[in-house]
Amino acid sequence: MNDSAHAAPPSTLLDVARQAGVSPSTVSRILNGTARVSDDKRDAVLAAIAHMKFAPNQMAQGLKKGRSMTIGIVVQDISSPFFDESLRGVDDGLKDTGYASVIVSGHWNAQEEADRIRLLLARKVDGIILLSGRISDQSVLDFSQQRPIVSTGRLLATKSAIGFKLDNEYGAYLAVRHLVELGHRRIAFVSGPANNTDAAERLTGYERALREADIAIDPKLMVEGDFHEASGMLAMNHLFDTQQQFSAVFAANDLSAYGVRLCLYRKGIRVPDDISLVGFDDLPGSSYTTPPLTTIHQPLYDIGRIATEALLGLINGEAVQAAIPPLELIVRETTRRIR
Amino acid sequence: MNDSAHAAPPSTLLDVARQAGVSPSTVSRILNGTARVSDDKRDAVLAAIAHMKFAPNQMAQGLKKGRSMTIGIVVQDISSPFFDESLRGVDDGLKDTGYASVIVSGHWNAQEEADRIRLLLARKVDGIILLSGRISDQSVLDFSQQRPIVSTGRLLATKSAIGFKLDNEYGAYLAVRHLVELGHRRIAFVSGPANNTDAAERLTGYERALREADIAIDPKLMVEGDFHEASGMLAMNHLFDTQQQFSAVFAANDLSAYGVRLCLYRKGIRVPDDISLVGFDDLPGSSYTTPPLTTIHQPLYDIGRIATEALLGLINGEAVQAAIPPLELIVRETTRRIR
DNA sequence: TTCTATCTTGAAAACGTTTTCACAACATGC
DNA sequence: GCATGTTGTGAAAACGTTTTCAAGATAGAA
Repeated sequence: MNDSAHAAPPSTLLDVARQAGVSPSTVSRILNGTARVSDDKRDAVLAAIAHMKFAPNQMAQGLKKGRSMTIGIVVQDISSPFFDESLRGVDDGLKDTGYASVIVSGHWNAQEEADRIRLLLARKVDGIILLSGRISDQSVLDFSQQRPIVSTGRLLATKSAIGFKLDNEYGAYLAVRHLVELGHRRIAFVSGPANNTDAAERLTGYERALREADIAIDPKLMVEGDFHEASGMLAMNHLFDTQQQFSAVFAANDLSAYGVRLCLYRKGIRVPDDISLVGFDDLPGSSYTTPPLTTIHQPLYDIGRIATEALLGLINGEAVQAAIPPLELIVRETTRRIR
Repeated sequence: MNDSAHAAPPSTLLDVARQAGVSPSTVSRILNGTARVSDDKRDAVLAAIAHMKFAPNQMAQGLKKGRSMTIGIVVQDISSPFFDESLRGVDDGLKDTGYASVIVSGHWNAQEEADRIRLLLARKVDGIILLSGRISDQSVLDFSQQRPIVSTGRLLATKSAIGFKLDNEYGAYLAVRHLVELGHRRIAFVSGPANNTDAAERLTGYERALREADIAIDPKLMVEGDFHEASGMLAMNHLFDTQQQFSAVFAANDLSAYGVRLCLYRKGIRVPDDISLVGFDDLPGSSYTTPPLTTIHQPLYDIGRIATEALLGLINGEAVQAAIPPLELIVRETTRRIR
């Protein structure tokens, strides 16, 4: 047990003022550059600050200024690569702004999500970024009365709330059209959870691409997953158990595509030689799967980054609008022309 | 543009007191359960709180109590599955404690890491969890004078700083011994960055296992990577370019194992039939690679969870010690007896 | 020289809580 | 009847800043 001396109570602005022989006001002014002070006092204060290793207490500052220099981020799953990539965008967007972020998870649950937002609000965050929220638009609007919010997955544009969404329908359409162009006609679909709007939109895109190619939609080829690896595996097993015939599968997200990939491997079915596979998301890992996954690229990093910049704008009372790059098909090595 | 009415300024404890016809002290007492109050006043206050949707300002609370109910987490890469898994443990550990966490990234850089810690300290976090930090033990000790710190990757045990580390050497030893037991004698090693202590320890474990099996250590079989996928690929390519013979490869972490897996796939070399592969970390994705990766399981989630519980203990002045489960070998499908 | 404008500075109030202190009001023991 | 505890409550100080206000000093204009 290293019994280091008891921690010295952190020095306050008042300590600095005393040591430098000036008033607290002067110290504050130097810190904030909010007024001119004579060079000698400035030097004395700076010296005292350095000597005492003074750093202003952000809680006191926040209380007084009404700004916490903290923003809240609501994700749904803190350890999903999907959110992490956006978080990285947020992190970069916050760099050198003096803002820090507190990240909370709604765990895909509207109730919990609302609770978390209230928690952030009580903490006086200066703004909130809501990623893939489940709460209603109206709730977002209500919360935005207190602090600006930028949300993904919905369209919003008020003075204090902006929202943007990706065109999931189009992305799915792109994926399936790619398969169709490769000559596939029996295309299985591992969907996302039915109650998820992104999932529903991707389903619509799948159907549109099929319809456009005059391919009948076969419900037996569509099985519901939950966006996780295991569900992709299960879905595949179900398809085989019920003896479906197909030459390609479109998984509603990359994670479930990983699951179908594994199931195929287990059955000794080659990808893409026997069956083509396309995912959705383009997670960082998807260029290193075996083989690298053809998928729809979501600009996850940009989403985080752009949301952050938009929020900072909102906080500063600017009129902002967020434009994000479109979805695009990334053709890698899990799809090939049907033999 | 939905021009919603201007946000009402959030109500304060004073507002509640006025509306309920009591003093602020009384409201505070009810909120904190710090003294008995008569039922009629309590009811009035509760009603006022509900009516005004009052929530105490945490900055004011924090300033007064000297507790921010926030802890700081320092990771090195906010979007690496390695850290995310531990973050999930932290998140769960914080559940229902009233604590929130602000997560910052040191980006594997000691200088930046120290800056981030200072930032957290200025924010008056109640404690800090340092995951895979690069700063010196002495720095940790210094910072811990201000707030308790629990750190991974180092051994520490003071009143305000505790640290624990995984036995990387042993983990690597386990991995290589597994390969040896399977009959492999030419075992390549894709290491981590030379300046990383974890990486160095894993190297030592690799060497010990070899030595113990009377296998000569061949430097030509060892190539330095950087813990990322691409470096695994590069390392493999280098091995092939220089015509090395080997029947197995041990990658210093799962990410680089993914890279070597891809390189092998590209060359048409089968895993595990032609070459066996083992990783280190057991990332969540590793049970869904093709084929599922044999690897050393790091209790990433538990690390986060245990660190959190330890920190909470430290904050409450308890004498804590953290024990984490040992590393273990997870045999999946990338290793097989040499033919 | 005197008057006014400009600049630097400090005193004090404020942000929204918690907590100490004191004081009524009431019940209890003799 | 008085001394003694208890209990519920409010006034006011405090946490560490920022900011308004006013005043003293200095400089410029007349």
